[in-house]
Amino acid sequence: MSVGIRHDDLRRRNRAMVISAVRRAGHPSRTEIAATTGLSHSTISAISSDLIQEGILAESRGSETVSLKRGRPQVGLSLNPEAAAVLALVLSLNFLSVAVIDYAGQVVAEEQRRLDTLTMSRDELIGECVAIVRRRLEDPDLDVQSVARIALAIQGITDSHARAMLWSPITPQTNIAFADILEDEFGIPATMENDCNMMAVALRWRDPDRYRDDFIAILLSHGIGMGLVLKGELFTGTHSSGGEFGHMIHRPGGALCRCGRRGCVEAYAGNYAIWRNARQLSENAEPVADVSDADMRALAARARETDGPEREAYRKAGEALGFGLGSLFALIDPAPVAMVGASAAAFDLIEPALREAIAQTAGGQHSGSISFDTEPNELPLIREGCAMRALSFVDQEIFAPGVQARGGSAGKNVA
Amino acid sequence: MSVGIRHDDLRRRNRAMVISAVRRAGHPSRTEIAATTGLSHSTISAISSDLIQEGILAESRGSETVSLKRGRPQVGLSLNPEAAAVLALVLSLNFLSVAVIDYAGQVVAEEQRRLDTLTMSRDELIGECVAIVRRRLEDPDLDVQSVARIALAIQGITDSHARAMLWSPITPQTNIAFADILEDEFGIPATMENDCNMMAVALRWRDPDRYRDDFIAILLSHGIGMGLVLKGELFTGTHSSGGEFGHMIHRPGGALCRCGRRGCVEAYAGNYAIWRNARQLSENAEPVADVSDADMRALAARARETDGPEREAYRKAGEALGFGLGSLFALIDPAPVAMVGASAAAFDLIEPALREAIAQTAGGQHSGSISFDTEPNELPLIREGCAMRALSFVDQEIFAPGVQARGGSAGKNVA
DNA sequence: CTTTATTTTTTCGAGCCTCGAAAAAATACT
DNA sequence: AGTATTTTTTCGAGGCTCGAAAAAATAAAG
Repeated sequence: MSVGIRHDDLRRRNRAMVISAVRRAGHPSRTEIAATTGLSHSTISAISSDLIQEGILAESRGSETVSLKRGRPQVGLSLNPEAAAVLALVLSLNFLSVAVIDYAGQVVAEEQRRLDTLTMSRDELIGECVAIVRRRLEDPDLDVQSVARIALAIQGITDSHARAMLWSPITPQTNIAFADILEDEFGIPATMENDCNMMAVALRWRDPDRYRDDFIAILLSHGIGMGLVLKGELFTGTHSSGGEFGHMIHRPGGALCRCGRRGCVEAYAGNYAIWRNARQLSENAEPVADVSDADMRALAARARETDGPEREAYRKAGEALGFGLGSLFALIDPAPVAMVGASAAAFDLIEPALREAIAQTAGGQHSGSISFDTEPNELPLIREGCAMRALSFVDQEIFAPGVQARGGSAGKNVA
Repeated sequence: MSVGIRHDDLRRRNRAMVISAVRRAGHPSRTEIAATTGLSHSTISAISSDLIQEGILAESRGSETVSLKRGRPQVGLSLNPEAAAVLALVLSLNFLSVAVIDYAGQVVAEEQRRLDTLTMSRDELIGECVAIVRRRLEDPDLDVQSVARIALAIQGITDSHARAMLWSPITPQTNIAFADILEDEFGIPATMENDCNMMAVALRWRDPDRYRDDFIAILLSHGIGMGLVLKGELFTGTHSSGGEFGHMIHRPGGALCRCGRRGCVEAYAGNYAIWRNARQLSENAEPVADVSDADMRALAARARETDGPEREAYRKAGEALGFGLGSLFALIDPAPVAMVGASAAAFDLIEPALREAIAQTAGGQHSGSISFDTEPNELPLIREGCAMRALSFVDQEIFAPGVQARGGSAGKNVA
């Protein structure tokens, strides 16, 4: 049950609102903030004066303030980069990357490592993550005290409290409470995020005009993932990160999926599935562990060239994605879609069958008007999403304390 | 973008919170309200004193206050039944019903009418709705001034702003802005709701222990509908009421659905589909307009008796529902399910195949632990949901004004 | 170069709201 | 009849936002 609003919550919330207005707008003046938040000028003045004194905001006077209007010029407020820092970790197949981001959102340091995630033990996997964080924290250029948050994104299913990885295709290990492990190790609040959810968060920051309240980010990669924003909030399952679009059932009892079940969308549209179909292997053939990007590019090239099994494989992928999206649209109505990942570069091969399939579904009423965007590079997107999510936590918790406790559900407030 | 909190919003929100605490608890004392809302005793005292003076709450002293404890006895607060009244309209196949409900939630009058919705013209349909409301409002026992809300539920798709019916299986008419029509006619705020959503709302009020933050209500009837509550809020689509579970795709290109498409869940699990399969008709056979409840009961009886086409028809229905739920669970994770409607009485025939199918899907990991409840009578549930939704609007808007404007999105705040 | 107009930001008092502590009220126990 | 206990109200303190007015800072006009 929702709890009453105390008197002191008021200031906290309005402080958080001012901070988020500055983060969104870049260099808004106090007057602009008053307009977007609906609060009075006096309130904004009081709050921003506090925030400046606390070193959270800074006046960015001069600079490009070419005031053409007459009257007292506006003085822009900006985030003080030194107010805090966050770490964005991304763990994907055979790859671990970390970035240190200042409070204004600029990357100040980064590091990447190749691993063999599929064969690593539980302890090795945890050890690598802890080690890479430790190395960044030991960087003499970094004020350790200022590091206020760590966000770790992983390909796979996480719990809805953003504490643990439950299952992931990149490792046989399950149920690793990465967030708790990192918190215990470094004493810095941490969250465990799903990679596709972070893609969605990043898209929202990158292009708020296109990706605002309702949109879908689909990762076309070895597996199929999805990040979903509905009514302005990141969608998650009741217990896990949810949104396992790739494991909706396309054909009951159909092709063998990497997850061991049959007929999932991914069993037709994941890289391994396209590969399997292009090679004309049986639908029951064991999914291969990895297909290189180069191999997939070659496959796509051949599909574009001749009408052979490669083209048919992409057609089947499109069909599976189309019927899957159709079922999804039956539930949530159509929304803009971003296709992310290496195979998004082959979306030209996928789109015709996808649209044809979608037209046969409940979501197909407006199938013509559904727009697809492609973005072949998922990694920067995931990292950016992680960073923004961690920063939003800092905004809300550290600098406007008491609104939420530690951790925070993965569901509320798209970072 | 979310707007700042004004100083006067505080009182409004806390007033609304007190009212909703009373509605939920029945006869809570001021002390109990303070405990559940987290507000101080003095605040609750002040707010409830206001509300009593305004005739919204009343002290229900004496009655069954058998105080066993010593000390000053608690004095229970209750809703003043005369504070307001609402109308709950339910429009379903060939049937229109209305109930007048007082502010405390008691039905004070009702009326029902048989119609021939499938053949009625647009104006006739609207006319019947307006007429039945007018008759209730002209009832001399009713104080017209006190009627604060009308909620109309319909089987079919409504828009996400709760203004209009977009499409419905009970009539060939489309896009009727019932909410606006009723508001214009009577000058009373009205909303247009989806029937299955109202079922979910009602379940939440009836059994908050079982149906709290996440659950699914599925209507097994001529068609298949769903009401979904996620994270304590009624789930709706981005543009429409959404949640069209019945039109998720079970088998691409499969059986002919009433909606004209192929392979929808409903095309296997709706009454007409069970009927069609039991008669061993082609999957392409045109769906019949209606199957009587008696005929369905006879079908179920035969299915229980002998292992013939009737039993197979129910098996197919279970399979379709199972794979559909499996896909849904891939997105939202498993949650308690209530099976509502006449065919819920035949759930014993459906369940085995349903569980078998679900076990083959991503949601199947915990398939054993997913619990199904059945409730054969949907109509009282829909009416109750409508009533509670309308009353909640009154709570929030009329008696705690300014929090939201008129209408209200269908998505927020499960009534 | 001074004055005026314009726009942004700060200051200040008024009005609410919630809270904690103490008082008042109402009952059971001794 | 007095005491203990629990609920409810009262009252002053402290905070917050708001509107109006003042102050600040600049462009345009004379």
